[in-house]
Amino acid sequence: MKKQDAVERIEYELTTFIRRAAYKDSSENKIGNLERATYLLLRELDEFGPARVKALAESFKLDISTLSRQAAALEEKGLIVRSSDPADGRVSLFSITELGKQKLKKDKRMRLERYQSMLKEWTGEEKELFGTLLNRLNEAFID
Amino acid sequence: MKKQDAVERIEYELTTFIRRAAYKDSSENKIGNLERATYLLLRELDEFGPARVKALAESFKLDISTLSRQAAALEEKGLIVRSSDPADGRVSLFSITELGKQKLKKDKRMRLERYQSMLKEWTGEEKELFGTLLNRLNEAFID
DNA sequence: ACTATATATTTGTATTATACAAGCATATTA
DNA sequence: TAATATGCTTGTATAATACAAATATATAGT
Repeated sequence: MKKQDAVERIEYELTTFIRRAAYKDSSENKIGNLERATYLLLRELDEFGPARVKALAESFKLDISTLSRQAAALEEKGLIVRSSDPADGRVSLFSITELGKQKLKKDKRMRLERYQSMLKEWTGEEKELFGTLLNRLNEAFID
Repeated sequence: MKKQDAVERIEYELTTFIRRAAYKDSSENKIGNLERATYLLLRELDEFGPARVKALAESFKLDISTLSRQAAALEEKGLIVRSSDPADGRVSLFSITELGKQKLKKDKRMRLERYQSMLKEWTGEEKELFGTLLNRLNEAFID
C-alpha cells in the first residue's frame, strides 16, 4: 500500500473507516442516517442535560432548521420532551425521556457489543492507548 | 467524561470523530477541493487501476446506479475516462486521467497538511502506532 | 410606552445522495 | 437460435440537508 509516512497512513485509514462506518450505520437501519442522528442527539441530552435547538445545532455543526426537524421527530416518538424556558418564551428546551433513555441504553449496548467483538483480540493496553489517541485527535479536530 | 471502559471510550471517540469529519467534508468546510466521494473514487482508480462500475460499487458498498452516476459526473469533468472492455462489450472500464491525478494529488496534499498540523505534537512513535491500530480496526470492520 | 431591531424557532422550497425498479445492450446457455 | 443472465444507465421516490421566509418573543433607543 506504499504508505511511507505515518500521517499518510492515518489519513488513508481514517478516510476508509468513515466510509465503512457510514455503510454500517445505514445497513442496520434502513432509514438513512436518522438512527445515527438520533443516537447522537439522545446521547447529548443524556450526558449534558436539557438543551435548546440552537445549542444542539451548534454542537452537531448542522443548520438550526435541521435540528428543529430532528428534535420534532424524536419528540413525536416520545424519546425527548419539549419544555419552555421560563426566562425566554422563544426557547424550547428538550430533555431526554425515560423511553429515550431506554432506547439510548439499548443502542449503546449494541454498539459496544459490536466494538467489543471487533477489538476482542486487542490487548487492554492497546485499547487504552487507542482510546487516548483518538481523544487527542478529536480535541485537535475542533477549530 | 466517566468512560470507565476502554471500548466505551473508543466507541464514544469514534462516533464523535465521524460527526466532526462529516462536517469538515461538507461542501463549505471541506478539506480539499473535491468532494468526499470524488476523492475516494479517484484514489481507488489511482491506487488499483482501471475498474468497472460494479467493482467500484462493491468497494464502496453503494448501489451500482449510484456509482454509475458518480462515475458519469467525474467523466464529464474529465477526471476519469471510460473505455470499453474488449472482452465484454457491456462493461465500461474507468481510469483516472492526468487531470484526475493532478486533482487527486493536490487534494491529498491538502488533506495531509491538515492532518500533519493536527498531529504535530504527536511523537513519531505515537503516529506509527495509531496508524497501525487504525488499520487493524479497519480490517476488523470488514464483514 | 412605542417602535424598530434582534433572536429563537418553525415551515416552505430546492438540492443532493441514495436505493430500487425498469429498460437497454450484450453475453451465455440450452 | 431462442431464452436467460449480466452490466450498466435511466426513471422515480425518499431522506437529510441548507437556505430563505414566516412567526413569536425579547431588547434597545427614543
